[in-house]
Amino acid sequence: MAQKITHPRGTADILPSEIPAWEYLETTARTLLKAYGYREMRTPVFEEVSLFKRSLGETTEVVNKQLLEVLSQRKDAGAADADAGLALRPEGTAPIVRAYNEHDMGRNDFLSKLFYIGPMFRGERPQKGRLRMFHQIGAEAIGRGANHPLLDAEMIALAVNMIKSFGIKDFKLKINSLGSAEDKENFARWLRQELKDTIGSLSDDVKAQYERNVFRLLDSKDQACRNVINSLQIGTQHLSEKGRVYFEKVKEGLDQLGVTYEVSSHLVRGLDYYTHTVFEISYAGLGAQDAIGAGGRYNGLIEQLGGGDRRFPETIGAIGFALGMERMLLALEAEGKKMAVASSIDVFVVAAKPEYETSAFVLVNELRAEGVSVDMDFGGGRAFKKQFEQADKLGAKQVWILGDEEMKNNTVSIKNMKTGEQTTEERTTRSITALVKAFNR
RNA sequence: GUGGCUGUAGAUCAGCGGUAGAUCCCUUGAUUGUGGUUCAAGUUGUCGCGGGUUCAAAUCCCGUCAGCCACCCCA
Repeated sequence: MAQKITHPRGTADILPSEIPAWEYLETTARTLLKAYGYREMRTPVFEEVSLFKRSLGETTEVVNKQLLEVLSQRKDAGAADADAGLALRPEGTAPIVRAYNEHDMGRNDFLSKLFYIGPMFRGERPQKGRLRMFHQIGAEAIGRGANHPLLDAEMIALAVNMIKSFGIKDFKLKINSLGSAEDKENFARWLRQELKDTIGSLSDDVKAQYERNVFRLLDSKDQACRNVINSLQIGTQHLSEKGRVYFEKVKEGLDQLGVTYEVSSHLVRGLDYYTHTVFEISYAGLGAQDAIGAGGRYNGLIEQLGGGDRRFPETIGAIGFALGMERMLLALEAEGKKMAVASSIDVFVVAAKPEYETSAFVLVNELRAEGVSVDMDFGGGRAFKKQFEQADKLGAKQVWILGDEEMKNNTVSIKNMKTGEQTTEERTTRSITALVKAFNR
């Protein structure tokens, strides 16, 4: 036998038995998103590398090390630009903003409420809840009408309600505000200044973070670093008056909606584009990868990617979040929710003799025309018993039998697989329609 | 990218120097027009891959690939 080829590292086959759980997540999410006024959008799974560099930040690990590049020969074609080339999307926000700008969606819509469901790709080392190809459900609200703090509250509530509607209970919501782009810059400068003297005594990892992205130090797992950070007594002092008022309004909105949250001044997000409100929903018990959803405001990104209203570029606001679908499933599993419902068919048609197969074949298709899910054995005249086993394996609710008597009298025997009852009915178009009607009741 | 642990039938795992095992699944039969239960019999396999040590390796050693866990990163 030839060598078996296996799936690429960090990917997973989603087998038929697992599909019901995925469908459940998707349909539940779609229903809820619709209730909040969101419309689905689908963008390519790969984009220009420069899109991610400009949006996520040149120094973030996601862009630096985890981008999976495709069609890199574009570079060899003589492009001088080092960013030329395509990469599989590592997240969904940048492509949505790119498309929003490209189609000038802000021209027609005061507020664009968009959502996506699909695969994302990051070249990370696989671990529990961390794959190289994973799936996210994300929502983005973009436009001149996306600047209201109550929209932040609504977005957070949507994320929370979605997780609840999946049936996940034991999660925790943390929120924080990074302030405007300017506040954020001042805060970073202040942080670097404060840590300047102590950073030398800390670990190499911490030093690297200090250089790359100081904010990461706020939620560092390094104990020595935590001690230093805690001693700084970080609150909301880095926010401007405007930023503080905005954050208060967001919290008020959440209070009004009855959403419970914890304000954590140490909460930061890894991607550069976030400003103002940021939030994270975690589920204890998933191990190190416990964030099941996260998001925040990214007001500057639209303009940064060349979009926005030229007259009032700063008036375009944006906020969004993404939920990790595999992590949702892990959380559901941790809560003991089993969703591996074996899919079953309604009817299985059994032909007692090979010469009745064609009649069975016709009957199967007549039933399908009536909207019944039905199948038959294509084993080429396998034993009667085998066909019944097949029917049982497929979870058929009824078995329709074509045997000598039935063929002679143009009838069909119908066995209810649950009760074992069996009746013989006429086999005409009219009676079949009636039988299907009775079945559906 | 770094470190630790683990790779044995389709699945879950035992065996840990002497030539491959359990349970479930699967196949056949008891029942030649009746499944799910029961009983009987049977097949599970380059012991992840490559190399080394040894009379002898699934077992010990090295490398490699993959999985898991943590760091890192993040959904």
